[in-house]
Amino acid sequence: MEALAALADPTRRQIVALLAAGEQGAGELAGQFPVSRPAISRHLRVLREAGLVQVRAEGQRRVYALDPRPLSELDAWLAPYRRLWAQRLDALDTEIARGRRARTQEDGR
Amino acid sequence: MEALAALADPTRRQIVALLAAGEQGAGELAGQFPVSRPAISRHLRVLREAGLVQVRAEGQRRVYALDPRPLSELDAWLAPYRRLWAQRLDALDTEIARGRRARTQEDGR
DNA sequence: GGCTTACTTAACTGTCCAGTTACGCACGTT
DNA sequence: AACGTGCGTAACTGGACAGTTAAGTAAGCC
Repeated sequence: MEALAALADPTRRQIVALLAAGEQGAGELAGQFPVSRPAISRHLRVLREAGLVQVRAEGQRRVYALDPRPLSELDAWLAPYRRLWAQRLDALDTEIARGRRARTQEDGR
Repeated sequence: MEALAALADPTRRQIVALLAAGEQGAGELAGQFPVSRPAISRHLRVLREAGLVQVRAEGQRRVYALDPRPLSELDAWLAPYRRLWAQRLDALDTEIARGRRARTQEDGR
């Protein structure tokens, strides 16, 4: 779940979204953000360390590609909670207000 | 997507997991962690501000309950990426190595 | 070899955040 | 009214982190 920390930053989420549309070079990516290139470089490093991104050297370019596996982990983490909103979405408020117990679910930390 | 930042902390994820099994008082929660009660109080505040948790005063107790809506938002954010790992999970490495384009997806930031 | 291009790393700064102890407040009990 | 209990908030500290500019490394070109 290290991916969660990586995805907590909006810039990094945007990078992920961009890379979902296809791989890109580092400078190419940096050009689409209002921050400096080193800043993007560091973001890419965080994403890399979280396993969300893979680099490939192509000449002097560094081409970044999305690796969806941590996202799938996140999906798996989220899965057990899914039943909580799957049904009766609009009945939630009243249910919470009434304080009914759910009695399910364990960690997954 | 403010929930992502809230869930980036392991302690808070654990609190969420505990509350998924049923609501609990603040002190009750704090007792299950190695940190001080004020620390948990602050975590609960972050979760509250992220909408992940609801409080209800019951006498002098503060009973916390999970609100799954931000989790469902997170699920929705994750949804467009799902097709990336849905099929050919083992073919991913080679696909990334080959550098094939995906050509889909926008932000969601 | 010497220069440009494409990125990363280093060093520094400001801000945010989790943890602590000390204090404050409201409810309940006697 | 006085006191204990259950929490929250305040004030402070240490560490992590995003941003900057400046320096370093590696590939391509002349």
